[in-house]
Amino acid sequence: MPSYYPKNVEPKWQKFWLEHKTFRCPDGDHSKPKYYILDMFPYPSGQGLHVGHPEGYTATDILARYKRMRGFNVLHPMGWDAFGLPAEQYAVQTNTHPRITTAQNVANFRRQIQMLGFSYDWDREIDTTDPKYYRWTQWIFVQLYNTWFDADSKRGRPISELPIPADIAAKGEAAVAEYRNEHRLAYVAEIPVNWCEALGTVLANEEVINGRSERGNHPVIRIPLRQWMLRITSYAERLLDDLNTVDWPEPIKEMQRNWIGRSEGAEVDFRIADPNETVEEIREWLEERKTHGFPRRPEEKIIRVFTTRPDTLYGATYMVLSPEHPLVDSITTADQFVEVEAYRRQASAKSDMDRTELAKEKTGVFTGAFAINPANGESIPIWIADYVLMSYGTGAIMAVPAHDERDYEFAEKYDLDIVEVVADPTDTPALLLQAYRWLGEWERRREKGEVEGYIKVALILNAAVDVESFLEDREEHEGDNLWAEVDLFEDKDGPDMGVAVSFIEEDFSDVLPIYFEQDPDTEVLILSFEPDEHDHDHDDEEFEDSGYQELMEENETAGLDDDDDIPSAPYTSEGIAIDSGPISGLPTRDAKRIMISWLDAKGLARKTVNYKLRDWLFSRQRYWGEPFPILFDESGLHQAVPESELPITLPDVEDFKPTGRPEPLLAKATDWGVIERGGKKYRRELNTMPQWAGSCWYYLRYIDPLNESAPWDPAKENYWMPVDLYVGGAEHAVLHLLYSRFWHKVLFDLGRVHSAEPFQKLVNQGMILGEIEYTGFKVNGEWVDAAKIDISEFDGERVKLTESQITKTGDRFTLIDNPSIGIDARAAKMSKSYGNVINPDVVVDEYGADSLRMYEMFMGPLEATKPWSMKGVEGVWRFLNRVWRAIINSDAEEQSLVPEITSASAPTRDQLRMLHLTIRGVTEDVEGLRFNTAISKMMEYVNFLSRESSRPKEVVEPLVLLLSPFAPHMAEELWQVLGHQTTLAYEPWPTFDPALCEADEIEVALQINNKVRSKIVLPANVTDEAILDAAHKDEKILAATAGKQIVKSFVVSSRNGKLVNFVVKG
RNA sequence: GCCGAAGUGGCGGAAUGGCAGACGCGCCGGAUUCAAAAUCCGGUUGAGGUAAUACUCAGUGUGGGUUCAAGUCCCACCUUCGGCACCA
Repeated sequence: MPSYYPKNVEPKWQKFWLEHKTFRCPDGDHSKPKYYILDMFPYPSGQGLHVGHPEGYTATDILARYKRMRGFNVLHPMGWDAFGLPAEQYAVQTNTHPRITTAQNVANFRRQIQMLGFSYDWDREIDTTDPKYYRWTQWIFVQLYNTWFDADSKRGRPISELPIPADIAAKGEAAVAEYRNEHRLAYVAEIPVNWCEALGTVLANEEVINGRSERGNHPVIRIPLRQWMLRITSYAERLLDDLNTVDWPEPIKEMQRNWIGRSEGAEVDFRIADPNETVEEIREWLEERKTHGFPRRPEEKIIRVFTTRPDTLYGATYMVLSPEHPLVDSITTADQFVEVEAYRRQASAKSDMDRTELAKEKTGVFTGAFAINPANGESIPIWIADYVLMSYGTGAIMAVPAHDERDYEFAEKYDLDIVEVVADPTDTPALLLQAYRWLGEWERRREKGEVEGYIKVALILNAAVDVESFLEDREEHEGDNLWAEVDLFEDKDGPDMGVAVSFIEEDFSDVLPIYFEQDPDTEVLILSFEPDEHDHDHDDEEFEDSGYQELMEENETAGLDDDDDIPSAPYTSEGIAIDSGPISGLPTRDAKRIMISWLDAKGLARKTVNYKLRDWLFSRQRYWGEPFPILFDESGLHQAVPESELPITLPDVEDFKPTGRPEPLLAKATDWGVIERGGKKYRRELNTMPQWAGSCWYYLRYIDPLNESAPWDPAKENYWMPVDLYVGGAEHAVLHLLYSRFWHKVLFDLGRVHSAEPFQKLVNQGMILGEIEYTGFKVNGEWVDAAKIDISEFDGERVKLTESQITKTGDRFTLIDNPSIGIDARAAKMSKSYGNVINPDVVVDEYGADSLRMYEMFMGPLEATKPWSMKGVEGVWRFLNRVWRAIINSDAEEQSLVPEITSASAPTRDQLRMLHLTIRGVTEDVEGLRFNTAISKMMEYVNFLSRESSRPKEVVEPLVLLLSPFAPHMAEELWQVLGHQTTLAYEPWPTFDPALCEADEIEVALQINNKVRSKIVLPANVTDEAILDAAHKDEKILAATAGKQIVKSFVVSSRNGKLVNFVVKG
């Protein structure tokens, strides 16, 4: 076989590798450095491999092969994430056991993957549906079940170490068990699920579209069901913090951070106003709070809210409770009862989807009750609305319509008060803000008793400040007590304008310097100060001394809502607090802090951290998943089955049709579901685990896949972990990666693994799109310009066009014979329905696995999204042919080398230089995962070699080694023909000599004002002075600079060469 | 709406702040061939210019800025793609 024919070469080597176990990963030998390189294992679907799979697999395979040649022990395994919905849906339709479908699909995937020549250690293949595997998935669940999170040490600890409070212990066994259950990382809760009556089954979120089932379009409602939950929220902080310790793409980290959604803020308690309460009672409560501080759980009649903007508390003009909030019942007044109940019913009937759909218009109902704003003592109405979610924060908010989009919208609709308490610093002249800061600071100092009295200050307006707008602002604040004492004056000697503000003061000397650091446009002058008995109406002492009712009355007259200036849109950014008592004048950041400590001192608020992350709903009402190793006794109390009984294997059932009731499919296995032990009856947990379970820890099982006595051997874990490189699609950026990190951390706390993070480096491969398609649009047989229609809505005729029918006109594509008709050019996601899916089998059949591998790497950067091109595959196929022909004699009958390859003649200096440049380039690119440029460097080298009439083995064999990770079949074949008896998989990777990379002469570009005007060739070792000297003498430079002045000159050395730039004037 | 990524020839894409367009595809021309495929050689950003070589100017989504020098750094904006969904 003289010419390159992959079908002869590839199966031969695949068989060789399998038979010789070439890639078996050494287990006992821990003397060499290790490299654990992991692919996200696939779900073996019925469709078989997609060209997206081999992209990541090829990348990791190249690196695995490269690392082996660099002397590493490489762990590079593959397995199957084989539990899941599609196999079960197929079972429902055909009554084929998912085990059978799964086995078929796995066999097909394995065949396809092996046909691509990946160097996996097939002795480590795992399958999440294998009881020998899921035995340990169940085992890990038991570990989670038997662990509680100790908030003090911030780590998981055995449940046996959970301290039991005396009052619980006193209540007896059952109470203690319940207390423990409340603290386990795996716990039971009632959680709403998507129940579809018509299909008789519970649906996953992705099976529900617009509140109806994906299949059949039946209505779906939310009903509560008993579910297993995992307490991932306890680990939120560590999951967030430890992102800083791993080498992952920043966008992925960012997505995880957003998902965890840490927000700092405060919990603030609002007291529900009760007209029957006396001032004395309220005083007592305030006193109580002041002494004992903010309680862990609020008392009755207290609404606790979470806010990220405690600085806007003065602007909280109403409250909103989630419709599910437990306090709604008790606070709703008789005349609002009917309306509130109706709203709650309506809200609960809606699925999340529906809520979101209808969310365009905010709705809500007044409860009839009022609460007291703890900052200003104002009485504000309490509403319920479904835009407030019970699952986030405390299920209640203080609404600040002036500074929150949703609150604003709601307030507008229901005509609630809007009070501005944050000023936009870009809208207000700097000077005004300056004054506010002054006032705020002064207030605080005065409050602390550090200063007394009033001061009068002057703020000098620089001429650059817009005086007009400043005056306007001043006008607006005329009624504001802070500005009551402002006087304007003009500086006699200049254009400066001044403002005088009266303040309270006694000794200002220690305050002053702070402010000189500020905006250079403004200056602060002290004009005078006068101890004064000014009637200042900012007195929060008054708030504490009076009861709420008194305050309420006061506010009716002196209230804050006398400001009719309602903004047209909420200002949601940070700014400067205004009209906010002790925090007035402070920038948001400080305002938050001061507000919290102010209220904290009164026991009315506390700084808290909230996470968007919710506990992980861990049970499914499906068949094809891991059974829970849990038993319920007759009283309904749960316990884990003993480790010795694992695995709890999946029972066979008669059929896979839904139960018709919202209960798990395993209820059909009636014999299996009930067991007897010691004369007592137990029920098994009938839910199964979600697909995430098996994939949460598979990387650990690869380390020791056959171990029957433990999930893995600690010594092996210690050697191999963590994973050095993990490659997979970005679709797993959040969930899979977050869930495995969570499990890993629990295992870490329990001392089962030694690293806090499982995946040291993560790389996301990009998506591969279908071929680019050009589409023209016709209405009634007439072409229409693509720019004039909405392509996604277009329902006329779509015409697929070939490249010969189109041209580029300006910056868009048009018909070649009518440039006014724009057409659409895009690459679409591969999808079966769109019919643009590329099947790897077909590509391998036509071009071979090496070409497929090479093309996928040559397409572009690994992380990028890029369109497929069959022509591109052909391009790399032609390259492989060139390599072949450069080495193997295509004219000969027998396989033999081309006559150009000799061991007789020595390589030329030029050949060596090209070789070493190539080795350097390819090595660096492989290390940096830049496979596309690595390939182009090999192409350049092959183009060079092909032209050489003599090709000494010394410059050919390294090429074969460089190529081998990319096109391993061909490389092995060439290696053999070159006279080697063994596989090249463990040959040392070629090294380069930097000295040989250097050329004797270099070309120096000569620039004048950054334009290349000439080029000169100089010896490689030339000095900068000599270069400059030669440049000055260059004819073209002399001509171009004649009569002009060279102002400056630069000599630059870069990796690409050297250049000179003359800056010339005149 | 929010978050993230990306905009460079006809296409995929290269370019530690230093000669934009490497490498590949496509196209054009040539060689080889009875012919075709394959292969090999040359050309291929645009505009001007020349018999031709030369040469000149413009050019990395748009507008500003920093710098001797910007595809690359900074600011604002536009477009496309991906993800999220009332998160207080």
